[in-house]
Amino acid sequence: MKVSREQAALNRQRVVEVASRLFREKGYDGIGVADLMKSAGLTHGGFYGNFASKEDLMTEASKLALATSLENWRSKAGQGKQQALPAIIDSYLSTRHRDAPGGGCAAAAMGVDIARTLPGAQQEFAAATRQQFALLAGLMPDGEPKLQRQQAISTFAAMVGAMVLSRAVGDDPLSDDILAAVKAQLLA
Amino acid sequence: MKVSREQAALNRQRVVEVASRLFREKGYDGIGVADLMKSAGLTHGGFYGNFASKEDLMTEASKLALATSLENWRSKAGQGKQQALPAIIDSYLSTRHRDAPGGGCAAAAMGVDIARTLPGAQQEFAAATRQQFALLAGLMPDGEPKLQRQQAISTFAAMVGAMVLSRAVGDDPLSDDILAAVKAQLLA
DNA sequence: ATTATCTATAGATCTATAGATAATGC
DNA sequence: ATTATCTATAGATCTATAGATAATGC
Repeated sequence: MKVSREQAALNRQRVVEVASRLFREKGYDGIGVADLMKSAGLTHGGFYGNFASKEDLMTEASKLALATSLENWRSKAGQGKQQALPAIIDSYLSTRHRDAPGGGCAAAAMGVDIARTLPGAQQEFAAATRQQFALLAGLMPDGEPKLQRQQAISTFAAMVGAMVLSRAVGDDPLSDDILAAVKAQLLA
Repeated sequence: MKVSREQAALNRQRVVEVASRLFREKGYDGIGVADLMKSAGLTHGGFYGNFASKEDLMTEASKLALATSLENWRSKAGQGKQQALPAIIDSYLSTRHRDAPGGGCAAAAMGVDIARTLPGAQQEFAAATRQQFALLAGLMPDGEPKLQRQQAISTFAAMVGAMVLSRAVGDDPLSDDILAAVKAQLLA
């Protein structure tokens, strides 16, 4: 019932990955430590050897989700500055993204939970969001850096808001309308 | 320990009002039925005489929050078409609103909870959101109705996203930056 | 007599901890 | 010998219900 040091590190990583998905899908209070550990193939007693608390895991899980998003954007930005912005917007405002919150944007899926006083996660969130703004600003049409940053912030805000709204209306046809309208506006 | 029919109706209404505030502040899973009733000045056993379930209360609470927002916008719109849009945007993207989620926008505070399969609340949310889009569209600079609607949706999405982001970064100075940037962009 | 509200509790679930177990790594 | 994981449980909290109580409204 024990496992190698290496395997233990992999197990820990798997718990963070599973938490990153399930917190996004069900919310911080929507999934318990026991079920999280079970989803990672472990028993829940082993949790507290790896994490100080559930909040501690939330911080690591949101950090992972944020880093993954940023990595995804960086790879799109690397393919050519011209098509990068449309590529990011298209994939973000897709029905595929809307219907798979567990693997999607951390801001849209965990932002509200993080806002409800999880101080560690808030710091990670601020740092990651700064980097996303900087990356987006670099993809904006040439102009004053200050204006580029303003456009980057507004663009990301519109994306996050569109995702929250399109998910909250459920299966109403308005859901697709929201994604299409914001996509059209941002690409205009 | 009993109360008049009239007083009972007021008590019920107060539970919905308190729930509307506390669900926005703490999230659907962040506050229990017993604490909700206590905040309304009642004991928790009385809850199930008035509501079929906690989910049922969530539907009523979000409906109230959405209707209150819409009423607020309508009163601003009635004061003159010219200043209405700036007035709505200014008050929405204020630090006052950011720091008081319990009385603020339902989409920003409860949207993610509603998205996590509360079907009754999703329908209410879709209906209210349609009305908000229609109201905003009417305040857009003249042009094709289709374009006005697109602008209305994008504007509201940017507002909701800005609020979610500015709350999630905690007390980081970035929080004010986000509000200011989106405000400047939308009023440009 | 009806009913709005109360007390009390059932049964489930949650975070966190204690102590046992057994395989790794010195 | 160390330690990663397991079983078991403490103690708190959650939704929901049952039955008592007492004031309203016929």
